[in-house]
Amino acid sequence: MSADDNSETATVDRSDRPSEDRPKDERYDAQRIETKWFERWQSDPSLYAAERDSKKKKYYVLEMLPYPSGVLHMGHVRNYSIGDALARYMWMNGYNVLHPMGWDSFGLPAENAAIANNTPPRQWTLGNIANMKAQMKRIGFAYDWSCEVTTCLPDYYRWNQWFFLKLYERGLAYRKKSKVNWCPKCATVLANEQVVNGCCWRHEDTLVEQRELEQWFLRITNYADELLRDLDKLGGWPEKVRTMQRNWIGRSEGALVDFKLDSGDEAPKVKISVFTTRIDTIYGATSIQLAPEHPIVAELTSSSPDLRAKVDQLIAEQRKAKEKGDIGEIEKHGVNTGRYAVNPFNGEKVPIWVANYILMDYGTGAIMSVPAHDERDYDFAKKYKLEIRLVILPIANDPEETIAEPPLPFLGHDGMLINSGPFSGLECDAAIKKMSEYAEKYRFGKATVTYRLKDWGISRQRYWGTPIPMLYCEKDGIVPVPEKELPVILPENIEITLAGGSPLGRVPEFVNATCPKCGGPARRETDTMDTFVDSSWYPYRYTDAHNDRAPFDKKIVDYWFPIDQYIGGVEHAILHLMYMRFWTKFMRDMGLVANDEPAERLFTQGMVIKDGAKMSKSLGNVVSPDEMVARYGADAARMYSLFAAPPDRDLDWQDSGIEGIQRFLGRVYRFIVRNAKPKDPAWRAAVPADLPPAARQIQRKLHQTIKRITDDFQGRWHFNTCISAIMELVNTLYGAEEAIGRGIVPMPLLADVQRNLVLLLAPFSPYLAHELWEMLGETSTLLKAPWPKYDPALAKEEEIVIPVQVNGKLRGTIVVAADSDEPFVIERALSDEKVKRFLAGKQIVKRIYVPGKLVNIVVR
RNA sequence: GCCGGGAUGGCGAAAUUGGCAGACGCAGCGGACUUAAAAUCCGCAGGGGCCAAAAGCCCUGUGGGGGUUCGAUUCCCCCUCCCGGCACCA
Repeated sequence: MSADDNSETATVDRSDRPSEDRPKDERYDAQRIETKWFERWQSDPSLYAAERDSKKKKYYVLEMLPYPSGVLHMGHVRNYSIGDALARYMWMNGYNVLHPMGWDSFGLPAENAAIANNTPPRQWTLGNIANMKAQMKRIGFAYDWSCEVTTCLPDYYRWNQWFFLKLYERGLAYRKKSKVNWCPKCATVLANEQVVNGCCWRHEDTLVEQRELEQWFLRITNYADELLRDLDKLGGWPEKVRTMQRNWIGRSEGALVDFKLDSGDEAPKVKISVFTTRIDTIYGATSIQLAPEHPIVAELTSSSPDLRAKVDQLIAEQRKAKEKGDIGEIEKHGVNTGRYAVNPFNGEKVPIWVANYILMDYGTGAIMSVPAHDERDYDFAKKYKLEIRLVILPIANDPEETIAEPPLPFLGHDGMLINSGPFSGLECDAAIKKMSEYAEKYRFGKATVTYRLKDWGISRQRYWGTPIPMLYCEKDGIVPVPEKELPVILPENIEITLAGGSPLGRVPEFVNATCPKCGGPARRETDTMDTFVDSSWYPYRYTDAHNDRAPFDKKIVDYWFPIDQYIGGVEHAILHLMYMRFWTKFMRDMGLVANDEPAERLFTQGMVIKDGAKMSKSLGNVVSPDEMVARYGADAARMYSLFAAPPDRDLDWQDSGIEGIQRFLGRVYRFIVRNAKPKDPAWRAAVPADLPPAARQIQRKLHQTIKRITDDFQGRWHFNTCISAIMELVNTLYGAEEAIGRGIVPMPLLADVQRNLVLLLAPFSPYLAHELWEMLGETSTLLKAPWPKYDPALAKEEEIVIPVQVNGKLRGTIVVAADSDEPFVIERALSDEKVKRFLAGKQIVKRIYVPGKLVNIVVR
């Protein structure tokens, strides 16, 4: 859409139009309208600014900030159209709205682009931001740009560093060895995404290796219990997200039990700690299974190269399965070490195996194998012909029917212990309690809780990220960078190449530093932070984006938080949202914020699909928002993205669909062009109470529409049906045009319905709504014009009330819609009981069944 | 594999509480307007059958199989396929 296009169409219009008969142009010209309002809005940067020190009720609506990949895609348009509609609705309801936008601008793609185009990551990133920001403005999203946040700039990331120091001070940041993907040809670390079928994405013939590196971790597991518990507070979050988070945290109660390594005559010293959720089955343990990477395995295999080789094979199998993501489906393999461990409950020696299905990063990396009562142990025992010993008998409802030989494995808790020494005869849950206490008393175990959740590894061996503010001094070891020296600036204009190692490691001015403790030479940490750190606290920064003394001011944050509505893709349901929740809790414990949770309500929208597949360059099915805006207008593009599917579902993009929306906007435009008569003396008069049927019908439809849309904004957010409802209203108006032409519809009602129609349209189609608002002679700002009020009396259908008799007795009244079938007496049709049920429980029953006939009724 | 979600006309979808399945829109067909086309306006339309056609009527239909119910797209059980997440894409 260039200026040339606009002037051209305008010229055609002028020559086309007999100016006498049709003083107004009836053609809906989206480009003309949108250019006009775009320019007006541009000239007032404070238009969408949140008020400071406002007496109004606050409303913080936030969409997940985008990664500046280059251009907006339709997923963005959809996400921001949802948020924008809500923000505009809240403005119209008199709230002080905070509606910010920013850029999650650190990350891998900038480095890949740097390698591909030889462009510095900063330049590439900032260029993309400028481009995408211009696109957002053109679409007309109502953001308060005065609090824009760009995470790759030092005024933001210095606070990442500050938070890291605070985490470190509190023991919540620590170093440990952890594995990374390593491509020997690139001589660099690869992201999971860069590993394809176990090989490097740049070198398809090169197997990716696993290397152990010292890395920084954040103790999110310290908050595991609270993160789990507080999910119950998040009533405004989708149930599915809460379920996923609950499962991700994966709390399980169980017990740790130490099996001593049997090492011949000497008193055994080495202990193998196993985690089990079923200590009650321990008398059925017939082997110990270790993860192949369990530290003790090295010792057990030290004397046998043959055994070592077999274990290495298991490691390889496990890694391959993990990469493929089907670790649960792995074909179970194991190897007997020939050594034994002692079951502390009965002193029995059980063989120690190493198995490829045991994971080092869950529990203790060691399990006791109870084939009779665990599915995986059962499969494994069958395969390797290990003993299967029954120690739980199911308890049947009828004691006579107790099954002596249940089908194996028997997994239920509804059982009774047998062959379990002094614990025989106990029921499972009682036994779990007793046996845990017993283990604790004799100091070989205890009841414990484990989580599936792992600590958060934030080290990235990459350039384009926040430098971790740590120093390594030969004398003083690990030394944090003093707070006053922040930010540790990421050096710019450095060469990003494929050649090995971390790019920062090759910048001596960066690496070489001075130890703040001893003043001697120190080496700077060259790893950068996971970009999820950036996005874990950005909503707080929006509220006080230019603060250079603190990440934000507590008073300001306390006013705006929690976020009233957070909106983003369902793909972030676990990681990002978990990290953000963790960060909030950590900041609360620091006294920086008052809220326990970041967001009151969450909405997860579905993906935008084209031709049944995710939009991607390789499939060539990418729809460009710019092209849509140029062809159909921004209003049509955003409205279609809301109309084509309910926002929480995936959306299948069809170009022809957007044409329909454009047509609809034209219908609205033309109706108002023809019927706006603000100069008419009756235009602003009160709507008469007594209306002819044709007018009454319009009024009823209007109020029904207001109700539907208002209700949806309150909860369900099915904007697709909201837009359908507006279409129905417009169809009703077109159907009544003859009556309007004959003056049957009084002018005050005609004015009222047009004003309300424009107000209803404002959240979805702001450009057109503003144009029409002006056309209706309104001088107030549409952005903050009051949202239409629903009048139930005016929405009500005409009804006939009739008594309900059942078996001759009056049971209540039914109200039948006047336009439905004739009234119906239920007497002979339904049983007394049925009618009673209908009348008792529910207020409204739309239809009830009677043999051979369905009637519409409303029970009062 | 595990966790979460989904499947309804030719297509996107609707049915808010278990009550007339397919609102609204796209594509299609027919009509009006036009010299014509575009645009616009009006109408028809799940599938099948009875019928030359229409009106009307009948059968059938919400991924597949089973169940609960007077009644199921909706609730329960089992299955198939598709999508998201699985901790270094963001």
